[in-house]
Amino acid sequence: MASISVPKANPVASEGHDDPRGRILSAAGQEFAEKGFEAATIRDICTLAAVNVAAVNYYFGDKHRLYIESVRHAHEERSQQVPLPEWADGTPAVKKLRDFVGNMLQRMLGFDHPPWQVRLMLREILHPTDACRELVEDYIRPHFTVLCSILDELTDGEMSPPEVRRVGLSVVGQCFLYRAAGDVVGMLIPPNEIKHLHNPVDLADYVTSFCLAALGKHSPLSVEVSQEQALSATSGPSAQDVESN
Amino acid sequence: MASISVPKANPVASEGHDDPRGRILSAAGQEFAEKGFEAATIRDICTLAAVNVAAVNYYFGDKHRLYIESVRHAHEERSQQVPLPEWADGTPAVKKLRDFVGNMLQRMLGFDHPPWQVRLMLREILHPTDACRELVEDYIRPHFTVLCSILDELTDGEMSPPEVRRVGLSVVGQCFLYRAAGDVVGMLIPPNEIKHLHNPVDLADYVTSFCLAALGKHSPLSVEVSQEQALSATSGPSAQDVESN
DNA sequence: AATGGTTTCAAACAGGTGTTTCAAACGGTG
DNA sequence: CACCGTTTGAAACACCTGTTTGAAACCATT
Repeated sequence: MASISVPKANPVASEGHDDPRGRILSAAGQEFAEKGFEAATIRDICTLAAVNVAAVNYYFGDKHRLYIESVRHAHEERSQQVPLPEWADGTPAVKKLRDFVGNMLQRMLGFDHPPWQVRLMLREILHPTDACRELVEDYIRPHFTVLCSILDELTDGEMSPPEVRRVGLSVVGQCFLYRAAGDVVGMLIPPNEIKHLHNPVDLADYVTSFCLAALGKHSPLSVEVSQEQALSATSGPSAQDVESN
Repeated sequence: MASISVPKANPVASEGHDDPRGRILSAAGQEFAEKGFEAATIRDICTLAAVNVAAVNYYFGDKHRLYIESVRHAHEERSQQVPLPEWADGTPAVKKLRDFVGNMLQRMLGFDHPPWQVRLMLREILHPTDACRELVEDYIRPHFTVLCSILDELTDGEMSPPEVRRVGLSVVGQCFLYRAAGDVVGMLIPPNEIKHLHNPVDLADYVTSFCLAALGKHSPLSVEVSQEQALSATSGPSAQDVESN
């Protein structure tokens, strides 16, 4: 680092295929996501990015700052890939909740195999480092705030803000388990059951129903058919956007 | 490893303070839990255990097998520390559910600061290695099976086994979030709110109520007071055992 | 073509890693 | 005490890590 002039983060070539800085950032994200900070080596990252080992020092200074930038890059990229839904005024809160849960599951799990950006963020959530504060403030808190406002609207202010937050965490927790402990869930649940009941689309319906039933805004879960009908009548189609990463 | 005769795992001195193998196992568990497999060094582990670096090779062969043994040691220890509750015949399913959730939260979170055994298991859940299969079969699956049988009893067979498992995962997920993403939860929720609403005891009541309400076995969450009264009337006291690690 | 700043590259550096070695110390048994 | 398997100890080994170096290659501008 020291006396070398800071290399420009060329914004126009930032996504181009012959931009070394971007290639390093992407390669580092994948390596860090898969192996963690310590186990991922600069040499592997540079091999994957097809650049010389000295490049990471040239562009980022050292491994730690590369990691920080990787996390930032990951959540910025993921925010673009799966943006929050926008609702017209007067949209029923029930539909908003269903859309939000579907959106969150899509962002966490993806529709095919899980994106490395989320795996990297997950590592930061589990064992926070310097990059965590920014991740929470720029990415997690805004989403959580939206969820809480939906829940507040849903219950017509019957619950205090702390209680709303607690219910919000219940919603997040149900989704989070599949992202964080997905491998173990896959060992606990028969494979065909995973495809039928534990895919992003059906999970979104289920988690929404579970939450609505708990809040008394809905018939209880036990009667499966009527409740799914009741939900789909107010929430519209299940899948909204398509994964593209 | 090779031609050296396998050292005996002395079962009588296994917990004694002058048992090198036990000291290494405990030190390794803490180091692995805190730093992960790669970042934890044999030298640090041996310093913490007050043994020579060669000891780990002598007792365990290599670092990888030490890790495997550490995970096994951790979940065996934690099973003893917080055993599953035993219920007399005729115990209401509602009370069983509340006991189970309280037990799970106690095991996951502890009553003071989180035990390293659970942090180590958490790492294995998140990024499974060879040690994961045994962890799931010997530790996680038995607990999950108990939960599912409680839920089945609770709903009088109204739900199919796959649906019961899905509800079970909802229960686990709500608790799991606090263990896995506790630091981030602490950043999202005001500190005093954490103490009042997000402690193991109150969480057990809340998660149980949330689940019961969703299943229609209970008045919905919105009316806070009546539902807590209804619960405590059937489930007995909140705290059952005391943490001792 | 010559300049000067920017970017790449192979090679080397200092330090830390898991693992091994082999001799010394231990501790019960003849 | 002498014996012998078991356990400990300090030092060394080979390897890999993040980082730095200094010279070459590049490239727009003069």
